[in-house]
Amino acid sequence: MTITRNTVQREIILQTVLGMDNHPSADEVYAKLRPENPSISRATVYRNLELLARQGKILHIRTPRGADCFDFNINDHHHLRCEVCRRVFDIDVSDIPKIDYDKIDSEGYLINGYNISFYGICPKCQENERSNI
Amino acid sequence: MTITRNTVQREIILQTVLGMDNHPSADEVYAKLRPENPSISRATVYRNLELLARQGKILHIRTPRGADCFDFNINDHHHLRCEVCRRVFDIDVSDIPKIDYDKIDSEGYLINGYNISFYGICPKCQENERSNI
DNA sequence: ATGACTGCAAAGGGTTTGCATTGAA
DNA sequence: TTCAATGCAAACCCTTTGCAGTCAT
Repeated sequence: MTITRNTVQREIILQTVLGMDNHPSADEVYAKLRPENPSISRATVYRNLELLARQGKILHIRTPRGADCFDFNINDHHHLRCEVCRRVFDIDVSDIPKIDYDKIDSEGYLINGYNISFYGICPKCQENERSNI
Repeated sequence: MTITRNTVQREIILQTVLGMDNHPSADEVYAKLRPENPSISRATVYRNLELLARQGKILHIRTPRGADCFDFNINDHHHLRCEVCRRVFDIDVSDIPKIDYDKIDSEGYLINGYNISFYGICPKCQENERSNI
């Protein structure tokens, strides 16, 4: 691991994510801490979220379509992006077989890992669709 | 399905994708057809690739990090995005269990589908890494 | 004193959109 | 005749980067 220094900004960003339970995007983290910390820049938020994820302190969730999100829950679990509100949620899909293709070699391709991401509609947006039509 | 009209642009875009075997991004399709068809606009390429994918004539591949790609091979298969050159490749990872969570309901979440995308390093980039160090 | 880190603003990549016009049906 | 589709440019979202200055070590 490269040398890092402890900055107040980094700690504030970490604590902000730990206090949010809704898979915030970098911009949502920025918006959340901005009122009390107006001098922290958006670039610093992006840079530190990435660094904290590399350190394993938070989870960096990347899914197609929509901003990357971050999660205080670093345990292995699955996510769904709502196709209506574009937000990310934990979903409980038990017995998803764990694919053991980590670091294997497939016809010359070095596979370092994989992402599974679900898409669908969250409960709130389903409800809105029912009442708005 | 909504009403569509057959335009020459759409046919050119379709034929261009069918003639490319390298999972082109929308911009790569645009670049490919531009020399012979300089009047077709980038917006038209984006709009038609999406429409053709909705019609099931091509495959729209969405992975985290990097542009969406399109594929003439509409059979169900898996993709890997090279972390070095950012390109998308077919990979042969047999016996990936098919997850049967299509259209099921999990704690109020309507699951419409899922993406699995692998990441790693393609053969050419592995070779470059070996020789460049 | 060193260089990791910051804030700022600008640029970047990928994609979508508003609008007037065109052309397939 | 109609309205789906086009071309254009501008806007959009998300993210990264260059740079000069700052601050943890």
